[in-house]
Amino acid sequence: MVRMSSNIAAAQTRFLNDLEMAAWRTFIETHYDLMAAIEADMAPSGLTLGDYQVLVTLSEADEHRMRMCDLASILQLTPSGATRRLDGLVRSGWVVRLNSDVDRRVMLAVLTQAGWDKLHEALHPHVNSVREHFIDLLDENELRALASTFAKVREALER
Amino acid sequence: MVRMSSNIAAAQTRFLNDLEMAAWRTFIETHYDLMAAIEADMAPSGLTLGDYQVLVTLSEADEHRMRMCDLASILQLTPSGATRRLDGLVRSGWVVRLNSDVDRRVMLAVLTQAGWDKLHEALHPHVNSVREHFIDLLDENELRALASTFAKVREALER
DNA sequence: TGGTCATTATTGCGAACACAATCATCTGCA
DNA sequence: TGCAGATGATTGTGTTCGCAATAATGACCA
Repeated sequence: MVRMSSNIAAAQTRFLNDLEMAAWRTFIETHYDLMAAIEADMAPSGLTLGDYQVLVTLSEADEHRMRMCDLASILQLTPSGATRRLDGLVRSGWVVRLNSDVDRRVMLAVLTQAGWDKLHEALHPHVNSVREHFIDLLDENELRALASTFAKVREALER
Repeated sequence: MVRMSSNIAAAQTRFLNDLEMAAWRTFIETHYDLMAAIEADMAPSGLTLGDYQVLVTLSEADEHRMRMCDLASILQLTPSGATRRLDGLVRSGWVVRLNSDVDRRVMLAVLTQAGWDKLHEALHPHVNSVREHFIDLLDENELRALASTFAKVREALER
């Protein structure tokens, strides 16, 4: 076990210095806590963040409806994940499934009036929560830096 | 359904402007893709990111061991989540459980030599992945801004 | 037209993990 | 000393979601 304390560095890897480590770790850890806080703020509305995202996405879609595969792509879910998540929303009556008359393979997820009302109910608490825990803590320069930073990361990932 | 297009704004909520929305959305979406990319880069080592974090945490602990409850706290897991995650690592032989002789309620998670070796094997690919997809895309000012931003968010959450 | 391949959605199965209940042990105080 | 409440770990149960297999349909091309 003594050799376990030998210096692990060796090859070409440049380990993270203090600043790099601080940036990486606070990013990871804070993301988790931030999401938990926002999720908790949504609880009184009876929506999870995942359900909320479905309702927002459908509300922004043409005719408040969307193909399952497009929904899955936007929500970063696999097809099966999208099916399962929609199951809950359908049970709650916030979304209905509708067969497409253009392509008989596709199933459309359609926002109901109840779903619209539920979204309306959850919208203000959600935005206020995002502001309180995140956006309103930052000034315009910080917001710009943040957006630019993650745009870079995203662009690199898309290569 | 016509009334569904009525203006949803009304109360005191300030909705997000373009910059705020861009910062928020790129942050959320990119985090997901970034984690997926890093997780994928770890796959050849046979470790999930979750398992890797356990090994790193234990390797940094005094005598390479830690109480379950402290491990759970650091890894942002519930006690039951920590128990379940450790199960896998124990099955793989990277960690052993040991009863504490100080407090007979506590179970110590102890890194094994095999666990140390596995960590050593995964360390370079992991750090390189974090650099490639994240750290090396940013200059020093951007890293400083990032660390400062999330430190603020974290501090606000801890109130 | 007919056949091959791509696309869309769902289901069975399994992994990860939170919640609540449970049990063992410790701490502090009367 | 003895008991009440706090603390630590685990297990049963349920939820969410990914992977692989399956089935249905569409698109393309010879």
